[in-house]
Amino acid sequence: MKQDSRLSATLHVLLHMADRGAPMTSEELAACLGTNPVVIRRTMAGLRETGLVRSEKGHGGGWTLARALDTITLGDVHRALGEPALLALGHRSENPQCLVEQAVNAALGEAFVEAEALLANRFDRVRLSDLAADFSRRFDERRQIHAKHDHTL
Amino acid sequence: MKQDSRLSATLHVLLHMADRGAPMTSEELAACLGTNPVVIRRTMAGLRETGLVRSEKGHGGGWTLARALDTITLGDVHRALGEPALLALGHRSENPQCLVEQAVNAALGEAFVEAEALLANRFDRVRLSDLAADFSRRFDERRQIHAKHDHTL
DNA sequence: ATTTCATGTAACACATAAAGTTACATGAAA
DNA sequence: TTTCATGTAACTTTATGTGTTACATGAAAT
Repeated sequence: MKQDSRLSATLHVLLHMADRGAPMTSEELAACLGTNPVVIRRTMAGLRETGLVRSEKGHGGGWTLARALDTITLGDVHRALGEPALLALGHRSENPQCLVEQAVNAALGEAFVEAEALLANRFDRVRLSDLAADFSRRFDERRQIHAKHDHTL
Repeated sequence: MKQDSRLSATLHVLLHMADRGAPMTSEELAACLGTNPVVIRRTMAGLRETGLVRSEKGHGGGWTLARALDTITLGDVHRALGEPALLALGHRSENPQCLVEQAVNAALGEAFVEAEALLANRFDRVRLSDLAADFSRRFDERRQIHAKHDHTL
């Protein structure tokens, strides 16, 4: 099953935006991910509608965070992306007539619901500020090893 | 994300085989799922290699369970299918240089590992006999409602 | 005003993987 | 030797994330 990396990519982009503090263009953000600017605009569209980010056209324009890092959870971002499916496994058919399939759905469904709840729960508990803090920790760690430093990534 | 329903389909098929007690052809099994016989053979190939089922050619041939229902777990079936990915979400890249992406991977990865462990754990705990018992319960329940009965599904 | 820069969006092409289909070889029983 | 069933390759179909091109819209700089 091919995996959906939009959540991962979007978190990456949001942290870069926070780190910058000034508007970043789709082109700059695309460079962070090694992808195309249109992919950025397309993905960010949902976040803009949800009020997580703002976009400005023209000179000095680009993307900025609309809320503080500690008020945005991974769950917020996931929902803003349209709540893509968390699990790669699914039922062969919902509401089957066949009793065998009903039993299969019941057994698998229980596991699916639990796993989805676990993920949703975690996503709602982790905030972007937590990721930023982890980034800072890694940054300081690296700076201790090398003598040089460059907060631009 | 398109979901993988092979585990669901295979469990369905295995329970029908157990219910029958005699070899079932790919065509019969395909009819249970409303699909093509070749899809059945292709999917069951992994189970045969793992020793969960046997297949016989020619007259009176078909597919039979090679082990008792209470010795086969959902995990066994999942592994026999080649351990398809459980989660639809993934990292944008493994082992990234970018510290931001490392922080993202760390946060998401923790959630991913937990969810996968939960599913794997459940799969290893649930046996086909559990599903068969649930099927029987549903069957009896339906028989109480309707007066008629037909154990062929 | 005009140019430049940036987003907004449509309309494609591309990649991957599950699922479905056709065709035919292999082998076992009638 | 005919019939039935699996074994398997090769192809098509479908769905979806991803990438690309093209162009309209609008805001700031000149």
